[in-house]
Amino acid sequence: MAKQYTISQLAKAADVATTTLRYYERVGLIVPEDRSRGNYRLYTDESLRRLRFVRTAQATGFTLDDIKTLLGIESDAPAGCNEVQTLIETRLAEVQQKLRDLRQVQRVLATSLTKCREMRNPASCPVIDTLNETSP
Amino acid sequence: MAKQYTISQLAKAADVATTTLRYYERVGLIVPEDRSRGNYRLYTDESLRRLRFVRTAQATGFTLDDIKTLLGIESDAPAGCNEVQTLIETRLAEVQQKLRDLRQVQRVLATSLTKCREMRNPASCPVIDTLNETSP
DNA sequence: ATCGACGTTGCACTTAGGTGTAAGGTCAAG
DNA sequence: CTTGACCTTACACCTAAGTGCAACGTCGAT
Repeated sequence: MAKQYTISQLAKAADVATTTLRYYERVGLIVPEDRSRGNYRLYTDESLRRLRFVRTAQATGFTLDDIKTLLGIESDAPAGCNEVQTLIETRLAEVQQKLRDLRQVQRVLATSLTKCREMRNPASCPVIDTLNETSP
Repeated sequence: MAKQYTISQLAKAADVATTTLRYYERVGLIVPEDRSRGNYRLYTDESLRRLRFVRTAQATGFTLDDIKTLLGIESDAPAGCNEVQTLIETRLAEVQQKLRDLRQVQRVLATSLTKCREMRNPASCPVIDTLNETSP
């Protein structure tokens, strides 16, 4: 038990570049638990779990700074549940706004594309018009 | 007719910063049609139309480089309709992928939030678990 | 003629999340 | 004991879309 990982082993286990791991250490996100005699970084499974969490949270759109808060790093309180909840609420609202925006964008693009395909003479694309017709 | 705009007039007309307009000129996106005696940039309505197009296209998620292609700048062909169509198709596919991703993210966040709210003792947030349960 | 608002240039800096490089140290196998 | 794979550090650089600043020129009104 208490398996140890060198940087490249951990990198492989989570499908991340070693340079990224050094970067995460620089910004204080994942600091190796130990160092070997030869000053090699040594990580444990705890780091692996944190790392997976980081990647998932990142895929969910959280910034590394958000994730630091989620992980309770640099937070005065150990893991302030309220703070976490606020972060999620904020992020959820952002995601929902983004979804609305993208649906609108999707409509505009689809319309442009339809017009573009109807138009079989290649002089004067109707694209610019379609984009311009859509008032911000 | 043939109204002229100084940089700040154009900026105001399209609700853009003057610095942004100088930047757009630097990257070859919108170059003023003329200069005054005192070397002031002078734009026409054509620039205003281009500028509005740029902002709309940008809001649609195109990069400034894409927009240069859309506008036929730095393109060998004058306005390659095929190229434009390809660009739109690509962007539409990206948008649709992004929509799928965000819907998934929305589900995860909503689930986290529900659990977070059910949990009325503030020790041990279930957030990390929820995020971790979601395999990529 | 001088004031203030506006314009010009060039150059450096910003954010986020890394990537690249040089110069060197460590480790296991043959 | 050397070779090759791996590791270390510090530092610079990358993208995108701008922003900020210094130092200086211009314009219209008073």
